[in-house]
Amino acid sequence: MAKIPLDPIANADQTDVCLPQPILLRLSPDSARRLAGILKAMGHPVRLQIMDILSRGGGQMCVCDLEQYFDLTQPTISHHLKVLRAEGLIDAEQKGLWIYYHVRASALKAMRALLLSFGGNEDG
Amino acid sequence: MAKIPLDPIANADQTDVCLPQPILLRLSPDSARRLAGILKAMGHPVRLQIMDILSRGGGQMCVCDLEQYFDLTQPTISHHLKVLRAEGLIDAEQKGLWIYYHVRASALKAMRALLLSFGGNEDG
DNA sequence: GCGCTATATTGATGTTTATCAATCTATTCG
DNA sequence: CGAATAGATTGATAAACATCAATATAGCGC
Repeated sequence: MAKIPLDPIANADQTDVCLPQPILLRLSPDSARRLAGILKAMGHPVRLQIMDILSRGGGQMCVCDLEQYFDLTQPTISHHLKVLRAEGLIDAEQKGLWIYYHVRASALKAMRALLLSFGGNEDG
Repeated sequence: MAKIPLDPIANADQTDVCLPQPILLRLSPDSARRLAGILKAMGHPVRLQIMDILSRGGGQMCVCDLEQYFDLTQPTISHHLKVLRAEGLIDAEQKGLWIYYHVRASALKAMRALLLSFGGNEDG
């Protein structure tokens, strides 16, 4: 099988750019690193549950609210929040003594696009 | 904020099951573990690129084909394939001396559903 | 059976990660 | 200012992970 060429402009703004055979261009190592970072951040049960809880919390969930869901210490929860934030998956907003976290939509959109590109639209 | 209750039947077949407030049921720890496992498997640049390459390879990509894309030894590629296979993301089919790998659609569908539940459908 | 080839497994090593206890920072309230 | 509280940071430790070299397995052709 022929080697699929690398897409050198995978992350560039491709509006109106017409490539000869876009389907044969694979993910660049840079894009792979970025997207893998996002997946890795979500790839921990606690962090995935944090994402889930935040997504249902209406943007009004502080760290002390999160703590009650897990059998973990506060620094550990704080660490997981930091990992998610570093990958741009969540955002924080301080209000007085509390810090409210909420899910950022943009990273999720990139992930859905990626999964779609991998296929799996058929039934079953 | 009130604590969001846990969904005890998150993985059951929910066809026609009518829950009072489904939006307030969070991911069960079991579902979180399973889905996090899938995300974690994809959360490595090499494995993500393998998924990408396989998804474009039309199901006719053997390990020796994959090797040329990476600066890694054959056992390392083999290891990553094993990780992806263990999580049900890819499948293998032996034909003579070669083993052909292809992406499994079902795991990807579960992931897309999860990401949709986290929100991020708006523009921007 | 024998050599060749494709892939998997094992074992070792260095790196990263998850977690906690202890401590620090910053904000509110008196 | 001082006490209380929410959350972050640091440092330590054990577990998990990525990688390679070496070796094993298994199918093919002679």
